Amino acid sequence: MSESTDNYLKHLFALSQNNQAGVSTSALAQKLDTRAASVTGMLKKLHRDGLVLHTRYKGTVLTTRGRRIAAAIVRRHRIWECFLAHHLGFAWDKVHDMAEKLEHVQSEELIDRLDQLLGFPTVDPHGDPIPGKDGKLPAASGQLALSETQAGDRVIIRGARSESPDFLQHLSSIGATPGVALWVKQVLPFDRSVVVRIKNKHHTLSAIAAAALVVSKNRMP
Amino acid sequence: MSESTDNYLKHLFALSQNNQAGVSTSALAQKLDTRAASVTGMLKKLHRDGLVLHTRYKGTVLTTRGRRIAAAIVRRHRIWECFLAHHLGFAWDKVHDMAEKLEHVQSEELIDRLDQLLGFPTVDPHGDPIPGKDGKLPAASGQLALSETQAGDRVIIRGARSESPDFLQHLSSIGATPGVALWVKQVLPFDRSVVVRIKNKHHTLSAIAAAALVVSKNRMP
DNA sequence: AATATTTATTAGGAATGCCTAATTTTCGAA
DNA sequence: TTCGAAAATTAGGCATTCCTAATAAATATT
Repeated sequence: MSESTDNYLKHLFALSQNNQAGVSTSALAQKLDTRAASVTGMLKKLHRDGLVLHTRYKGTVLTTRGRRIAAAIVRRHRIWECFLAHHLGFAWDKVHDMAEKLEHVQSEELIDRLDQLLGFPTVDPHGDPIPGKDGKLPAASGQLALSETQAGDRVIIRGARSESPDFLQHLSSIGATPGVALWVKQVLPFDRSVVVRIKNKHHTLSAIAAAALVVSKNRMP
Repeated sequence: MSESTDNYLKHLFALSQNNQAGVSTSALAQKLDTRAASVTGMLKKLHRDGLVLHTRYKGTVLTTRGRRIAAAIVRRHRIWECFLAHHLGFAWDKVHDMAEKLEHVQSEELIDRLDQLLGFPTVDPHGDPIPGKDGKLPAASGQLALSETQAGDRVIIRGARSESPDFLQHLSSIGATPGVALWVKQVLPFDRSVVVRIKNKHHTLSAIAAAALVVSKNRMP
């Protein structure tokens, strides 16, 4: 397992949180800061090795084994972030890059002891949940519905508590897709509609829509 | 700078401590667990990059720049070993392999903060000295003459305080070469001769010889 | 000194993981 | 539904870093 493989799995894991469907080659290429052609090549290898299921021109999903490994990487990353912030006093915006390197050190016992030293944290310094040893994410504590936010909040869209194509399509049309930042400008008192700003444009979401839009106040790993 | 380069420099640094002359390709290959042919190739690259001086069929020495980088790697390695042992409670024989990975994480600030957290240690859990930020090794505190040891000690041969070919050749003939382990079985009271065991064979060294044989109670990085 | 042995080097090749350019597939819009 | 743009893939290369086999240089032995 190379560091490259680690990074592919890690980003696939993150992108899978939002996309229920397979992850697109270009989305992955963007996250990894490589070219789509390189990604295609690597996905073939990961498929061959049983870490992902990749269908030509369709998309990629992690296998159970791939997801287990990815979760372990994210766990390492976030535990290291905790250590860097809590024990070495680094600012939260500095810890990511260092954890990016440290996460590749493979030693279960090392992470377990760090975990213990830190008092078994469940979220990293950004508030993102730390996967357990079993690979399960603790109930995403950072996530909440848009309807639970207040004017002035700046949140990241995580997903939607609805499968309705109409709803999802509407969200899409206003640019409200997972990963996108959103500012809560106003919550109208009379019907609890929420006025938000997405990429410099304002939109109004009904209370019903706001209740179905899942956001978080944190950024992803 | 790749991890491979790091490892070449680190081992060249360690081998240079004993060998005043250049390091041989085969010695380096053995330490790195690769083939001599691969080492030759890499040495060419390191030479091209100004990190070593390599003379065909003769040997290799680090340049000032190469030595500075190597010292930084050893510093990282040993500071991580301290952390693993003191803060995470790992046994001294477990820390090496983990530090082997952690040493490649390049962040001066990370190491400095760890150094501070540890109280600026000068030796690692094996007693080996930690290079300072300037790349200088503190006076190798772990080293002593064989004549200063006691029956029962288990030490590693580090070198000899003599250039006498006869002496060095004799040491060589009994297998007493740098890096080799040696057990002190007895110190004869009447003439202070030292009876040692090397690789299951017993040998007796005169007090004069024992005073010239430098050993340490630690092992190298 | 001539030969045998050890040590080091060159030659040629494989796996990773990235790139650009060209091609194929998919999908949305006219 | 056909056409053009976007997305994905293949083809062909390049740099690392390792390998084995063959050769060359240095050292040891007789």
